[in-house]
Amino acid sequence: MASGGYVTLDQVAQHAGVSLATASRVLNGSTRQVGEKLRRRVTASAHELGYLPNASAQTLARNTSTLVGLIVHDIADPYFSSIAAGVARIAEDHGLVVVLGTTGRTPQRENELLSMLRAHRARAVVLAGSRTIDDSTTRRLGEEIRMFTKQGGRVACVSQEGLPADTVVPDNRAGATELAHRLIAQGHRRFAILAGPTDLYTARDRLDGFHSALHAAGIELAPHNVMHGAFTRDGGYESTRRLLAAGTDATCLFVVNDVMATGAMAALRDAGLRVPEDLSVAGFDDIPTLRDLTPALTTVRLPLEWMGETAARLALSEDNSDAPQTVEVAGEVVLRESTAVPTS
Amino acid sequence: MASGGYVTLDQVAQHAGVSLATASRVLNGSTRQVGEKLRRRVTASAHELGYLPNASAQTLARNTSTLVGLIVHDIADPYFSSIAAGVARIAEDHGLVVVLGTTGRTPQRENELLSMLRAHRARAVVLAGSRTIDDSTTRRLGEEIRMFTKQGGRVACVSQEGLPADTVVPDNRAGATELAHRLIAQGHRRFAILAGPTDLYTARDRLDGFHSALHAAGIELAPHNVMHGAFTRDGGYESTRRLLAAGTDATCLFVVNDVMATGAMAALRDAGLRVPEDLSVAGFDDIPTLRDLTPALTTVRLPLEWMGETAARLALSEDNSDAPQTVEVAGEVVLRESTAVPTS
DNA sequence: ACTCTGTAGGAAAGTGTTTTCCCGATGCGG
DNA sequence: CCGCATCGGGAAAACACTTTCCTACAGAGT
Repeated sequence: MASGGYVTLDQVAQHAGVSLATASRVLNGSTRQVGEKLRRRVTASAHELGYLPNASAQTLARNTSTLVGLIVHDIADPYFSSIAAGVARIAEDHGLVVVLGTTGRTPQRENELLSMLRAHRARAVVLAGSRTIDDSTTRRLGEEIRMFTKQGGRVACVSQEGLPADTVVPDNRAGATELAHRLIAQGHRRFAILAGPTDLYTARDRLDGFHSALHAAGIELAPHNVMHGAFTRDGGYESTRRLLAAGTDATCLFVVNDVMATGAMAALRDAGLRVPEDLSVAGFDDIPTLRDLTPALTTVRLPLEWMGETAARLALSEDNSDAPQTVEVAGEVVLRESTAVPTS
Repeated sequence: MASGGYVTLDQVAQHAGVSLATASRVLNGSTRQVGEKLRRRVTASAHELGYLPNASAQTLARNTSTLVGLIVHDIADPYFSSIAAGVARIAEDHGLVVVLGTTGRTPQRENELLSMLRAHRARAVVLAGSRTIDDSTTRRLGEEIRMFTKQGGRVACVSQEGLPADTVVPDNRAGATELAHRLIAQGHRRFAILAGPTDLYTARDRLDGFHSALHAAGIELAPHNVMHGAFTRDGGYESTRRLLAAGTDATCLFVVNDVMATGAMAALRDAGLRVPEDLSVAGFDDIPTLRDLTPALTTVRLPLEWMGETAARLALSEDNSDAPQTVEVAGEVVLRESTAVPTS
């Protein structure tokens, strides 16, 4: 309790009557052995004094920390919190601490957070989100990632290809294509799409996959049946309002993610339309928290928590092959009550 | 790039032709002034070399870090992720980094995480969760908290009273009481309750508040109409199954949190019962993500994100009065479609 | 002119670990 | 019985900063 409430290794060493070096060797038990007697004395003293190593000092001396970063857009979004849960689990298994950074969907903030983590000598970072088509921000982020890896850290991304890092990426295109096939098989011929932001790859890929399946089936998709909007619940609500205001003849509405689809269903309900009787609705992601919506949402299931785990594992693997690995995960179409055979 | 990819303050100082001290003073610009010329030279060199301060070294030298801890049971639970979002926002506003720890509802893990944060010299910690009636774990946690504050950190709790720390606590009892009044006013006389875990104060208080309101209104609550179970979606589902299996004459089911209520509604649906026609259902919390359930859930609204923000603000306030502050937040009853006038 | 004060800059002493040397003792084969 | 490697232990040098203390100097007051 001498200097401000801390007990240092020095004090432990003195209390045990050994040198600083010996105390250090006992209390993190690496490379070298220390005799049974002294070992006992040291552990006893450490326990008695309530010694707790100073993590910063250790990080400084070892030049490697026990921190692993996690960067998401918005932790309250269940998509990200599911991934976060997976990352947290793996980090914990490794005895590491996760540092949570939220960007609020500001690209520049990703860079700031990454350099903050670099300053902390974080061992690894999991970057969840989605790239936009803005090449310059992607390039800057890539640069930041390179600096991070240069300092001995590893980076893994979820759902963002094209960066110099390991990646776990859902096959958005194939998932959307498969979903389209199933909906066509159900009898739908006239579709509308809530396509999310125009500049987000995740949204674009899902749109493209769906669109190309329609095209292959000889189904036209009128431009006025494609609505862009924010990638959030409220974005879905608002996009739906616009779609309805403009008028649509679709029997099925594909929404590029579940969170937006939730807003869409709310908007349809508010507009007095029944799902699926008046309009079928399908989403993407299969967010666990949203599985209890009624009608239950037809969607493409992604193993979000597993994706977080996998990204964390990649980021923490010792594998030093510099070629970035990519793990592609397939989505599984889950037909539920929100889509039905069209009546008209 | 000399030693392993880092550029140190030393290198910046040499490059700028000044002393280490001067470089330090320029690059964190506190207490002392340094002349315009040198200041320019240093910043220029720092920029040119791509200098990034070593956070561990700074923490060590300053004996205070930029870390703030956040301890939750499960980040995938929307209750906690909402709180987390609030904490993250405030931490970010203060230029701090949040360290996320998840306990998986293991009390002991809270202590581990807290001491980990102590080892990192974290500035503050927000502890979200709920105390159980197990006094010994509470006492141990209190002890750990005291050690943390002794080292100059601050701790704020969400929803856990009786700890030596600032607290943001919803008035669970009053909220449940008010909810009961409203449901009674709606015409309900026979209730069932999914009461959650027996040992969790949050669950107990809500049960008690509801129960005492019934009692005051002269309404009996038969023991077989109170089901205990896990504080999760699946716990709600399973509790409901048991309730139905045992048979109930209730017209209204009060579930002590929204996440459980979600499971309850699913179980009722699976059992062919309609909400609210066959049975009204009410929850507690008003989880944002669950507001789009149908029928929309009658519940008691808690400003979760605000609670997280407030806890973070308390934990980061400079106010050094050692008397722990308590901020009590009232819940607001929100009647929605899941409860209706009973027909039988 | 001479002290006095305030200020800009640098040298060096922490900050709490880890780790590299170095040293003495012990065990062992030749 | 003597070198020789090994092994347990300690002194001290990093690690990358912050901060105290000291010095030189410029301007001001008498």
